[in-house]
Amino acid sequence: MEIKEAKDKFIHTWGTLATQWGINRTMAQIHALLLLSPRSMNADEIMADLQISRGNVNMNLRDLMDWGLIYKQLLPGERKEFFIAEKDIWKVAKQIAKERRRREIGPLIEAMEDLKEGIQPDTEEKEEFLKIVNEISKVSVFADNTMTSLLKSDENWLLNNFIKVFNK
Amino acid sequence: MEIKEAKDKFIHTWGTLATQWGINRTMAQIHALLLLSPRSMNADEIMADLQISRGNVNMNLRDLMDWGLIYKQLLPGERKEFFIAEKDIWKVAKQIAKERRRREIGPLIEAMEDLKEGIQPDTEEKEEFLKIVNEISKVSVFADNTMTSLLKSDENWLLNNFIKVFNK
DNA sequence: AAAAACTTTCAGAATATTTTGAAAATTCAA
DNA sequence: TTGAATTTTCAAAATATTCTGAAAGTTTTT
Repeated sequence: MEIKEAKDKFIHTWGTLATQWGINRTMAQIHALLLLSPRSMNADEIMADLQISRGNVNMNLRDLMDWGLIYKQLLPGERKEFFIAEKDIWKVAKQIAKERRRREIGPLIEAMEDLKEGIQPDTEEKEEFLKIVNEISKVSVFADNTMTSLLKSDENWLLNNFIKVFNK
Repeated sequence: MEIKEAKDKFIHTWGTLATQWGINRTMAQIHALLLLSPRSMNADEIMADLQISRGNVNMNLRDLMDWGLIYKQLLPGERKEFFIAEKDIWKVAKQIAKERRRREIGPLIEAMEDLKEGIQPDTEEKEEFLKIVNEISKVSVFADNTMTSLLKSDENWLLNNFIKVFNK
């Protein structure tokens, strides 16, 4: 396999896998392209490389910045904006985990709190309902805390090893 | 808020949140309906309750069984198949985490292994490429192991507390 | 201040996903 | 067996998401 081929495969694979986890294909492909690029790239270069429209590039570059996965870079003597990816894969993984925690767990916790507040446990049916809502609430707070803890500890080899030993 | 209203809100919310994490709306709504139902339900009842077609119900019931979130129940004297949800929310969360690990992390690890095998580090460019692929490989194996460990330990209060203390 | 260079927006087009519903397949009772 | 009850399939329709490209907006240079 030649390097060009491998890079293409990487970009393509990253794009396909991303759809599995709720991220859009193009956003992932731009991310992959920038991850592999030794230097920052501008919108025109990305358009040419991935054969996609200017609007599409622009929108997804902004999303990638929102996710904290790429940075804007202003080069001296250049009018165009250049973009460079965070190359530290641990940081990338942490950013993704952080963002997904925020998007996926946060709203769940809020929604369960809302439901709890609206109902009094004055019939058996209501008690049953509240029991389920409370359980979901507990589990999601647990998941949220676990995520937060894992994210706080840097690279976290010690904890990783602890977990392995713990579950022998 | 009345109980009927609260249940509807629960089902609606569950459906909306699900799309955020790559699960389809109807599948989540059927799951929510069964979670709240004190008894098992058949396809016709689900169709009537959620106002959706038979084909849609059938397909999503099968998906929910694949996810291990509901069970088929054959009632004596009934031709129809009835379905009941796993009510233990910890088990539900574990099932979801397990399935997502399998779908989201597994393919990533495989893809990186494939890429590694195809390239020899005989130029600087190739070395750079392999470095990134290797890093992603390491991070995804780490994520996979962490998930597995968390899933193995039942309810895992001890570990949960440990993490909290660890990160003081 | 005008024009050139570049970025952003967004309505409509293209694509992808989900849903329907009727036909085919399966199961079961008689 | 037969046929009625039920489940499954899948092509076409409906819906949702993503993408395009030209127009509008912004920034910088002259």
